[in-house]
Amino acid sequence: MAPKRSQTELAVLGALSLAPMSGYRVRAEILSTVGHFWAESFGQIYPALARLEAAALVSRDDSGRYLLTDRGRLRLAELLREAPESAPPRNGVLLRLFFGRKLGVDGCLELLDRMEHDVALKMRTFAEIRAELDPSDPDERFALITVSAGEHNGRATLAWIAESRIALAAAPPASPASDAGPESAAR
Amino acid sequence: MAPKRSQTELAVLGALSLAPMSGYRVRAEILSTVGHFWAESFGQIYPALARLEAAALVSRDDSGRYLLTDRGRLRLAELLREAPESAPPRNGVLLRLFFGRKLGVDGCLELLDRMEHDVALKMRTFAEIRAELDPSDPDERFALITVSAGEHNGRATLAWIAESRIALAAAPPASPASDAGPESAAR
DNA sequence: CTCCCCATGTAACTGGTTACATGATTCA
DNA sequence: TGAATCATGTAACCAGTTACATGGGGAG
Repeated sequence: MAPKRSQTELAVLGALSLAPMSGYRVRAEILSTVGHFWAESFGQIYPALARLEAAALVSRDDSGRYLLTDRGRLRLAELLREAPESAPPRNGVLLRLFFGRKLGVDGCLELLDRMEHDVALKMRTFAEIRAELDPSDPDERFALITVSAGEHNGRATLAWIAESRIALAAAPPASPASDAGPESAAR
Repeated sequence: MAPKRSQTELAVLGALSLAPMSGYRVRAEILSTVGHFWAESFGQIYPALARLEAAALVSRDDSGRYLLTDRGRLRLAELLREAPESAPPRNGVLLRLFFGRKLGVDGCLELLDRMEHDVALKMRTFAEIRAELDPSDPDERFALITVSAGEHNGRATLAWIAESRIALAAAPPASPASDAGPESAAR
């Protein structure tokens, strides 16, 4: 029912609710604040701004920056109350691990190594963001909650990786990757 | 470089590596095994099968079921070794929480309630799946690892929800949703 | 003067979902 | 014999990324 489009508009209206800014800045703002869990590209943002302006949800000040109108603020509140739709999941790492028999234990371990590295990086940026946020500022309290989501998730992923390494090491009673196909000899 | 298309083909080839089956069954198989972290629709699967057959990666047996050719098995091993690309994140709940100031604490709490409910459901299905898997079967070991990923994630999410409820309850020194807009009086 | 960042936009392409059309088989 | 499930496909639509084209403004 609710078109996905409204999700992009939600992000744009939300960004503009923080301050008036150019389309370029909207994208930068989205990247630097909700970027960890929400992505938008120029190809989405500019058309969205055009639609929003046509619908009088945003307008432009004398220096060209976009800002919310009263209708825009209403619309933002409305969109925030709509049920969040989550994108259909597509986790390439899990997909590969599921077929780990064909990939081989070594391949699985490599996947976990890469993932651990990526998560560790993310955790560091979370720590930086957290350090810059002021927990007593009522606005930033909400930002802190989203950072915390990332941290919980990251810690869980790291724990799962450690556990999975052990499970994989215990695995190879069967001949490893015995049906990986004819190329297994060439490897 | 690697077109996303290959990700769908990976899923289809992977399903067929378990057993020969019809396109309809491929979809059912994907749903019931990797469905928690990977989605495919008919509109993707049938064209993919047609392409794969044209490329001689799959063929059909006398009863019409698709099965992997040797080339198909090779291609599967190749795709499994390719770097997994993860879809750009789009978490509607976190997006809304980030703008929680405009949504109001009550709205945030509702989001958390719904999410908790959803996660609890998922955790139950994970438990069921785990109960049906045999940890000594080398094939199902890999399935177990993916289930475990879901469980770790779910537990982390539940912990984060509990923590966030407390953070939200401690929040309202400022007048709640003071700039939610003109409708705040009507609410 | 040149390079880099700010800024706005568009076109082409890909990926993906949804809904529809169609018919066979199974089973109560 | 009717309902449910299995099965195959297609058309329309939507969403989203990427790459390109274009130009202003400031810093070195």
